[in-house]
Amino acid sequence: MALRVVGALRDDIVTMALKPGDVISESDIAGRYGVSRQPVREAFIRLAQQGLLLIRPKRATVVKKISPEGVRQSRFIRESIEVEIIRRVASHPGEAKAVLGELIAEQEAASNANDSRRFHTLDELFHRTLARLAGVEYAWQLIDDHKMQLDRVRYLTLGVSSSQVAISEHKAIAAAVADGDVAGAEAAMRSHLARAEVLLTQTIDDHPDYFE
Amino acid sequence: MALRVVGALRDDIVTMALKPGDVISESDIAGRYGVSRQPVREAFIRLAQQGLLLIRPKRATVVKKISPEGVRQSRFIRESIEVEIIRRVASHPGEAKAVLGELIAEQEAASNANDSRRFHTLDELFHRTLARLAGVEYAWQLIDDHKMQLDRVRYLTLGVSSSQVAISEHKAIAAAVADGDVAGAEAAMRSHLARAEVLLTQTIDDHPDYFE
DNA sequence: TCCGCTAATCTTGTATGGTAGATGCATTCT
DNA sequence: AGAATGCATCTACCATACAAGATTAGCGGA
Repeated sequence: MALRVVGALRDDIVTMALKPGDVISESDIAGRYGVSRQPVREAFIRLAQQGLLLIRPKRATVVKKISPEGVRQSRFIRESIEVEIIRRVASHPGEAKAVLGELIAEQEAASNANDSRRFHTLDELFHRTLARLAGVEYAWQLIDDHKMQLDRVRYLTLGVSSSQVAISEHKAIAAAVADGDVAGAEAAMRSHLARAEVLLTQTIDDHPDYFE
Repeated sequence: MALRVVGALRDDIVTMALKPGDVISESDIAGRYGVSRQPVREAFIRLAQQGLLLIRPKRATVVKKISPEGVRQSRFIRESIEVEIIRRVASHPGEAKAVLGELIAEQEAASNANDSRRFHTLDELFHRTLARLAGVEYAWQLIDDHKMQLDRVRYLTLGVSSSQVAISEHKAIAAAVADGDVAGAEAAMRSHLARAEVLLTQTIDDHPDYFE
């Protein structure tokens, strides 16, 4: 039961159904889901450790506001790891060319069909596949945890998804990998990830009350 | 109270007072610390999320065995981030030379005094300082979480600490940073971190029952 | 002797009652 | 009227009791 509450709350937070700054008491959520306070409390602890909630003892529990500095450093972590991944893959391409090419084709299909949700899934799969090809799929789970912060930002900018740009960048990455061009692949990956920077500053301007 | 239990248990696990595979029920720990089961339970949840415990519902809670694959990928994560850090620092040395030099001097003092515990602290401080100089101190917290797995291995190999080797490697890193030699600093950092690899394989041979 | 079933006894999970602390409002005193 | 103080009412925290599943020991039968 506790795990169900965790999942439900995490979804609500990432999709902005629960907005940064909202206060959610144990009793409140417990009543809403028809369970006791105990499972809710444990769910709060898990989510607090993931950086989504802020438990203020004897005071209240609030949905953590997005920390621009935290997002910046999450990007740093992600870029560090993904750069290292792309180096490894480019050094030993192996089956990379075929696998990546197929994924990009699916992305183009989703983009042409204007299915932004599926494109988002495929985009994530593209990066996770690179991790798998590098033999460090577990490391992606780490990125995934920290990506939740970025996902909250991304959700605020839905619709402006310039999927065409992303696809062309994916192509550049895949091409460099196929050629075994390590430096080129690294550069392509860096510029691909750098695009999120402008999204952040723009989002802060649009929703200043969601940030601290 | 719960936080105190978390700290105590984490120390016991990292220092191998609680060995991988040991079963520790909530009631057991609760009685040992003179508290109720509830705070202990919450401590278990936190430690399980950090990968130190494995909660098997309705069965038992055990100290997680060390996963060689997990250690390997933790090393990958650490190397990825620390390489990126050292690049940034080497690109903009600033006050790095003075600060690092002072730290290394303290390390030599600790090494000459055979104070391995203090050396360990200074070694960790060296790397955290690099993160601070790169402006990503928060990222170090992430490494710190994953470093617990490595620390368990390290604790098994205490005494063999070749602190002299570590110091010379630190010097090589600091020298490259002071010269603004980005590639050299990266190479020095990689070889410094690579030393842990042999420790792992050796430790697995010495204590096979601690690993999965 | 060996196999199988049952029941006692572990474990974690959940529900509920009570406690201490923090906040905000209302009342009271200056 | 303004400010300070006391109180009602929130909150998360802890302790206890109960529930449900899993393991194991012991007993009985073949």
